[in-house]
Amino acid sequence: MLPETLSFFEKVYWVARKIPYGRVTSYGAIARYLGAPRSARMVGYAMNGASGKDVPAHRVVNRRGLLTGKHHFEGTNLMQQLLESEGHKVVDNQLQDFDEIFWDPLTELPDNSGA
DNA sequence: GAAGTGACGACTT
DNA sequence: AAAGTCGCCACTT
Repeated sequence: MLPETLSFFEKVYWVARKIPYGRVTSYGAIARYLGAPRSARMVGYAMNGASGKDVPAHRVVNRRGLLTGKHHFEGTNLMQQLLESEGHKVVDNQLQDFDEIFWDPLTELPDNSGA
């Protein structure tokens, strides 16, 4: 369950850390899961501080599978390399078969809400 | 202290 | 359908 005591940033990290290997999600999906469907920007901004943390920021892309954040990684294509090393294909900064590897916390993350 | 900016996304025209 | 506008809110200048 998501600890509501965490700050928004920490919640973002909390969800991002749960992205399974070989899957990806979007900023908006995380924002929606956090109950802030209009705060996709904040999610991206939060990832800014994810560097050095235990957060697979490379598995978070925009809703079309575009590696909008690659610019914020070291080097020029570190993000792409990380994704490719997880078995993904990236063409023109865009993930191929995005809908197949997309991981939506809303539907794939158990909520354990008392059931 | 106010204004501008931003790893986005949904709404409006 | 495509392009423009707004929201979200922390951070920077």
